[in-house]
Amino acid sequence: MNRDDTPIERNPTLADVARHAKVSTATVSRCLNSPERVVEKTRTKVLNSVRELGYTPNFNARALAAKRTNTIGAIIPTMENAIFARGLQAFQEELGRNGITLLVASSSYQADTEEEQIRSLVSRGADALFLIGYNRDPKIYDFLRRQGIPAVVAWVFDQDAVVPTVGFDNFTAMKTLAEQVIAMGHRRIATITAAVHDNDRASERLRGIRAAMAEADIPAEQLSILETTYGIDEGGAALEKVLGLPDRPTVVMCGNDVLAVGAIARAKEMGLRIPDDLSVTGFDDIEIAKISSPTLTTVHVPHRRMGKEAATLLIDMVNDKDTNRKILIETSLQIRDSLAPPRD
Amino acid sequence: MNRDDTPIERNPTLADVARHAKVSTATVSRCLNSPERVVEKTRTKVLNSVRELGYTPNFNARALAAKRTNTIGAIIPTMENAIFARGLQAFQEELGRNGITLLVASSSYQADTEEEQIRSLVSRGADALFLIGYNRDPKIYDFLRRQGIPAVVAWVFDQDAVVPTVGFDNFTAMKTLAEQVIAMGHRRIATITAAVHDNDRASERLRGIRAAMAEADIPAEQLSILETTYGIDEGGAALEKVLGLPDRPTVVMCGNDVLAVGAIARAKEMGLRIPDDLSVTGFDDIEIAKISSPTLTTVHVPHRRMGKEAATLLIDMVNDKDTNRKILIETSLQIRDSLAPPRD
DNA sequence: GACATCAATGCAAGCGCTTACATTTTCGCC
DNA sequence: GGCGAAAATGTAAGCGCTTGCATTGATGTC
Repeated sequence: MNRDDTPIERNPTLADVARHAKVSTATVSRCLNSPERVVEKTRTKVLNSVRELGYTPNFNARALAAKRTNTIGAIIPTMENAIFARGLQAFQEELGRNGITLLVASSSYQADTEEEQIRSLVSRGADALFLIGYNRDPKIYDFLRRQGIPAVVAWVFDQDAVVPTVGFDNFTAMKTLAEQVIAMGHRRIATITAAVHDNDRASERLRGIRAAMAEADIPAEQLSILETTYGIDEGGAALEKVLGLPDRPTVVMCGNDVLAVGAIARAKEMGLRIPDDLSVTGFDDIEIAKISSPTLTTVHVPHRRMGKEAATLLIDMVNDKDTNRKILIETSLQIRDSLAPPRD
Repeated sequence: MNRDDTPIERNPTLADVARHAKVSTATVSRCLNSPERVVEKTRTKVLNSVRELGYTPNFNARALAAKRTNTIGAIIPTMENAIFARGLQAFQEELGRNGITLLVASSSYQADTEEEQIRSLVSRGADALFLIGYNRDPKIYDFLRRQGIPAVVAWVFDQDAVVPTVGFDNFTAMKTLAEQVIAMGHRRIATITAAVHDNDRASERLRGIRAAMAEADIPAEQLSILETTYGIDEGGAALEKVLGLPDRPTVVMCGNDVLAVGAIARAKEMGLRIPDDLSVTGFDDIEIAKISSPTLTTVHVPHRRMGKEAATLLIDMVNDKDTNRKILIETSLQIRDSLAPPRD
C-alpha cells in the first residue's frame, strides 16, 4: 500500500489477458499484431478483456521478442534551432502516418555525444536512423551497416555518400548567393559562421563563398571569417568584431538567419543603417527573415519537404526497397532589403 | 551475406562476453552495473572483453529484467515552439548530468495524442514523466499513480494539483501586464491567443486580462478575443482581423511573443505605426522580443530555470525523496517600446 | 590447521512478449 | 456422416538481461 491506500497495481500482462479471455497468450498476441489471423469472435472477446483490464503491451518485452520496434531514431545537433525542429516535425508527421514512433536525441554539436547516442538508439532497438550532416567517423557507418540498421543523412546532398542523403547542395547554394553579392559590387566580405570543423554544412557554405570570390578574382584575404555559436546574441557579438576589423567589410554573409538577424539588430543599435552602411545576408529563410527590418536576403531551404522526403525514404529502406536513393532538395535565392550595393 | 559481402554480424550479447572472459553472465552484468561488487582483476578482464567484442547492452532486455530504465519521458505540445525547446533543453542537460536519458514526444496540442504518448512512454519503461500544463483528464493522473510513475507538470503553478508543479502563475503574470496596459490609458483591448480550450496556460492568461479589466471597471465587451494557432503568420492574420473590428482596439495583447511579432510585422506592412497607432504586447520574452522593431513589451519567463528545476525535482521523486514539492517560478514585466498610451 | 566470516562468483529463474511448430477445429464436398 | 485441407488456436522455446540465492574462495582467528 502506498500513501493513499491505493495498492500500486501490477500492470496486467499478456498472460493476464489470456487468462481473462480464456485463450492462450499466442492468440492474444496475434489479436494485437495480426488481427486477421484470428477469427472475429475470439478477437472481440480478447479485445474486450484488453479493454477491461486496461492492458498496454510492454514495449521492451515486445522489442526483445520481435526484434522490431516500429521506432526510428533521430539525432539533431540541437533542439534550440528552429530549423532542425521544423524539419524534424515534418519527418515525424510522415512517420506518424505510417505508424512509426520517433525517438529524438540532441547531440549539442558534439561528435562523441552523437556517437554515444547512435549506439544508445541502436541498443534501444531503433529500426533505422535519421542523421544530420554526412561528416562523421566512417567507423559509425560501418557499425550501422554491420548491425543492418538503415540510416539516412539529411541537410546535405552527397552523390558519393555510403548512405542515402536527402538534402541540398550547401556549396552551390551559398556560392550562388555570394555571386549575387559580388555582382552588386561588394569586394570586402565578412562571414559569420558556425564552427566549421566537423560541420560539413558550415564548411561547404564557406567553400561556396570562397569559390565565388575566386571566380571573380577577388583575393582570398578580402574574406574575414568569424566563427561563433548559434544564437541571436552571438550573431550580434560577432558583428561587433566585424566592425572592429581594419578595412571594414561592406557585407556580412551569415551562416544562418538567426545569426543574420542578430547581426542586423546589433548593427542598428550601433547606429549603422542596413543596407546603406552595411549589407547582411542569411541562410535558411525562416520566418524571422521576413519580420526583420530590413527584411533579410537569404537562401530559401524547404526544410519541411526535406524532412518528409527523408521519412519516406527511410521507411522504404526499413521495408527493404530501393535502398540507395539520393534526393536533391532545391534551394532558391530570396533577395530582400538587407542587401544593396556598397556605398563607397 | 548482404550486398557487399560483409556478413551482418549478430550483436554480441552478455553471454558472448562472459564466454570470452571465462566468467558467468552474472559477473559481466555486475561489472557493468555495480563494478564495486567485483574484484579489480576480474573487472579489467571483463571490460577488456567488452571492448574487444564491441559489446553494447541491449536496452530492452535490460529494461525488461531490471524494471528501471534511467529514462525520463517528456511530452511537449510542439517542437516548433522555441519556448518549449528551450525549457526542454535545460531539462535534458540536468538529466544528462545525472546519467538519465530523455525521451521526447510531441503531441501537436492534441489531448488524445498526448494520452497515447503517455501510455507509450510508460510502456517503454520511462521511470518518470515531464508534462506541460496541468489540465488533462484526471484518469491520466490516476493511471500514473497506479503505475507508480512520478510525474511533474511544468509551465503552470498550481498549489492544489495532485502532482508537483513547476511553473509560474499565468493568471497573475498576464494580469500584471494588463494592469500596466490599462494604467497607460487603454480601454479597448484585443487579445490574440492560442485556443483556450484544453490549454490552461492560455485560459489563465485570458482570465488575467479579464480580471484586470474588471478591477478597472472596464466592461467585458471591450475585450475582443481572437483564437489562432502558433506562428508568425498566424499572428499577422489575426491582426488583420483585429483591424477589421468595429471600434478598433488601441492595444493588442498577444498570448506569446511569436504571435506578437507577427502582429507587429503585419501592422507595419499595413501602414500602422507601432506604438503610435496601436500598442502590442507579448508573453515569454524570447530573443526576438528584443530584435523586433519596435522592441516588444512582454512578460519575462525564465524557461531554462524552469526546465532545470523540473529535472531536479523529478530526479528526487524517482529516488523517493520529497515527493510533493511545488515550485513557483517568478516572472517579470519587460516594458519596451511596443507599448505606449493610446493616441486618441 | 580447522573453522568462521565475508567477499566474490556462479547458477538459474524469471522479466513479458513473439513465433515456429504442433494440435485442434471448422468447413466444404462427396 | 466421413474425409481431408485449411484455418484457428495452443504449446513452449527463446529474446538478452538482472538478481536472489547457493556455492566457492580468501582471510583472519584461535
